[in-house]
Amino acid sequence: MTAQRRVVAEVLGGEHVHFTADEVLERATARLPEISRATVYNTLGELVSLGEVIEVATDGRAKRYDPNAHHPHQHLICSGCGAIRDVHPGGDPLAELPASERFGFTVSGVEVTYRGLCPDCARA
Amino acid sequence: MTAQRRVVAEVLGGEHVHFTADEVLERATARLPEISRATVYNTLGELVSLGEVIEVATDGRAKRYDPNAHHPHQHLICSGCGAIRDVHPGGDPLAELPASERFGFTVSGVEVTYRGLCPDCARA
DNA sequence: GTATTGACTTGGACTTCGTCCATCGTAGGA
DNA sequence: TCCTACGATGGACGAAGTCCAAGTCAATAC
Repeated sequence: MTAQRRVVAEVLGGEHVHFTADEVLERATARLPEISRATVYNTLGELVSLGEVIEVATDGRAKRYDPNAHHPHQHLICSGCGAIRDVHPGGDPLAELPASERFGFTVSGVEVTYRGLCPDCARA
Repeated sequence: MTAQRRVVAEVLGGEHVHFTADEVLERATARLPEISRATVYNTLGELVSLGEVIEVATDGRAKRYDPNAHHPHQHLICSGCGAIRDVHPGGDPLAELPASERFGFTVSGVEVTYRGLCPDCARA
């Protein structure tokens, strides 16, 4: 655990943040000015493979990193401004995929992404 | 309808292809050697906004284009090789999101992406 | 105490994917 | 025939992310 890794982990400390790698870098730089971009990417990658952080792909734009990895949830993304909210739909989407629709795949997970407009963007 | 657009539409003619923009360009070039990358992107963008083709974001890599836009379906993606299959789960994921979890958003759609390993990658 | 080792970090080059823009060509109308 | 406008072209550009050689640092070995 180096200072750099601690800073990256701290930046992702909140439960409800969804930062891009650049935003993480920006905030990490504020605390540790000499941290490099490669280190931020390396550390984020490790946190993801440790299962501490979830990568959220938001359609062409930069990936976002979600530290709320221990509570299963899905995402609701605003098509206007890109804002993300964690949501908790009912039902188990994995159970909805019958074996006949699995084509021999070993299915390990499922992501559900709701899209729409947030109240601010809907008004505009 | 120009020759270039016809070629792009033809390349996406099959019901079960999921090409990247580069693969579309490659196949279009085979039929019309002087077609340019910008034209392929323009045409794909128009097909998407016409609702004839769906954009599939596959996790950091290049977007894929799915001509099977008129039959609602979801995707099963191999984490190993990136292969995509169309799948048809039961249930309606939109209905699973109660109003209390919508945070005032105008929810317009939902994507469900199953992830796993295809038989070939699982064997390796 | 010094040398060695290995893990981590750095910064810059590089790649990939995609967009933008000035210019060119061509088909159809005046 | 000439004009006009739309679409195509290709090259420059930009964002996001990866790679790599070199540097730093701490722990272990001698």
